[in-house]
Amino acid sequence: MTRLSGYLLPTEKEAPADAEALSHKLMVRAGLVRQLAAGMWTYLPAGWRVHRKAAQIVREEMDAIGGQEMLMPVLQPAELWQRSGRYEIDELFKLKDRREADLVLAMTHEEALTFHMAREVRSYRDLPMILYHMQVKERDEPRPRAGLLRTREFVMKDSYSFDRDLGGLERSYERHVTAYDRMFDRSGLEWYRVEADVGMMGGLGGHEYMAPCAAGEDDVALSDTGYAANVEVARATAAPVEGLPAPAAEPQPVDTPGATTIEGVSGLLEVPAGALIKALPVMRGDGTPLLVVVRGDHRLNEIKLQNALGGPTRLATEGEIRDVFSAPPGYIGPVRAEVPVLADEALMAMRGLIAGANEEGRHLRGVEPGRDFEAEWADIRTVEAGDTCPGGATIRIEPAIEIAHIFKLGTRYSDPLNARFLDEEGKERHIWMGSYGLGPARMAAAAVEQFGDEKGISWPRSISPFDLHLVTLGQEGEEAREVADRLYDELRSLGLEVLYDDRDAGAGEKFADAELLGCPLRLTVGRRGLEKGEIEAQVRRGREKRPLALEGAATAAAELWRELP
RNA sequence: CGGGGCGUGGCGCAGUCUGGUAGCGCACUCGGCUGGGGGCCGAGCGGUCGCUGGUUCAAAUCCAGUCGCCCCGACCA
Repeated sequence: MTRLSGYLLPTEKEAPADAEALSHKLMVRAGLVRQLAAGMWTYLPAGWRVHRKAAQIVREEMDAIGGQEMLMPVLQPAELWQRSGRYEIDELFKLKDRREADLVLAMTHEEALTFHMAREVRSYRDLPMILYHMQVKERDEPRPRAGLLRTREFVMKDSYSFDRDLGGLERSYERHVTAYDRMFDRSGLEWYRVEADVGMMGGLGGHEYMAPCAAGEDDVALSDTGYAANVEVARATAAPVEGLPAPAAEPQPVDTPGATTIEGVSGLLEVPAGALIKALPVMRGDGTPLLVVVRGDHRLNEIKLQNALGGPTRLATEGEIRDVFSAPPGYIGPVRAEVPVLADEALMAMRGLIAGANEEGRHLRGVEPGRDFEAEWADIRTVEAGDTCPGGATIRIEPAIEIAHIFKLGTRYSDPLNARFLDEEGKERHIWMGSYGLGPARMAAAAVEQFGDEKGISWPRSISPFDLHLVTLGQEGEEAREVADRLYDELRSLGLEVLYDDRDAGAGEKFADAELLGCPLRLTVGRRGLEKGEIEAQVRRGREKRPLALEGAATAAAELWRELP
């Protein structure tokens, strides 16, 4: 029984003053969610229905690849995390119990499940295995934001695969790709599977599932040949620089007083920014200096740099630039540099470039990488719109929400937590693991972002809080009320989930609330239609209205509903 | 962590500069009208002005501290 007169659906005319993202505004306005504190959100009944529907799709597809659902605690002993090496992560909530024992609130469940599998798996005969749960995750985010898009507590479906070797892991991974592709197809979202950074912890590869939308926190590089990668790792051929100066037989000094930035130098010398060499002095983790150079119009990609070097770097301080790099800040360059040089591949084979001369107020023209300085080469820049993808098509960049992340862990956790088994030869081996996360709340928020309009939300059928929104404009005792009551029962007996707006409210208010909540199909029963023997159907997406004959209206509505996205 | 902004009934805001009876719209309650796009009339309920301390005869307003929330950036196994 879902009659709006007795249902907690507190809609608001105005969005919270501090909301920016569309999904934040609309989910609050539609009465789906309410904020408790920064990054902490309550799901009201209709909002929780959406979450449950998304979760159910995920559950069905996980079960379809042989996943076994279970449940693990959020509250965990610190010791497990100390053993895995993740105890020092800033985002990890740490606390003590009354006996002063150290505990944590889990941000994912690799430690817990690996702990169990280390005890339960003895033999290769116990493998492979896929286990999953849907459980709250806790993360002390530096900055929660945008409603449900980045919260400190959220439900995640996390699954873990356990295999005897890399080949097994690859197979388990592929099964997850299949399941995830199906989940997101079923969800009605627009989505991409993209190559993702595996971070320092992964190492064996991974993918992210991204839902493009304006409020997205990540940028995705896409092309018409199907190339799709997070810009953190995307690779592409740089667009050539137009208007390069002529090459020179050797570097020529040129006075550039006061020009310490790319804009300053390119303006002064009247050359495009791409004709310059941007030099970034960095210090490696072991304290050794490195001069990183990229094309003047390109941006250094710190993740790629970190992956290329196998460790993090930081920008050198002004003092270090003078002392270690022996150059005045603003005039550093790779020619006759006193430190090793790492150059971005986009600079390869370029001629006639301009670089800092390592002297105050002076640059060099006609620089050629390879001829005028030696360097290690690597792909360390961020790709840009207009670059060319490996398939030969033009790259475009779109913002997107990360709705899922899957990757191959290898023995990252089975090693420190001693999850091993005996193979056929009686040899002890580490279990190969994969981990696969997915946020149902982000699926919901992404759907709001992708399909919301000026009137409100427009849910895909599969995750809408209700299938149908039935509005009666009749008062108690009037025909339009009795017909709607009857229709409500008929629709439900056809297996549809119906929200019945039986409130004593004006037509405008009911219509506005229905469009705000965004069920895919709205049915209106009013005197005006009944006089013609009709009720009105409105498809939310597009808001097109059409009459349905009163006779057989429930069946006709059900058929119409089945055709909706 | 760096930068910016905001805390006044449930929501959205004014009042703060220039100290002196806390106000508006929406929502809510009651009565009446209306009944196909947030309708109308009337009468009401509801606020320690985030918190603590200070200045003052007097503080939403001035000062200090503190807490909370939002945005941009950094960060995001």
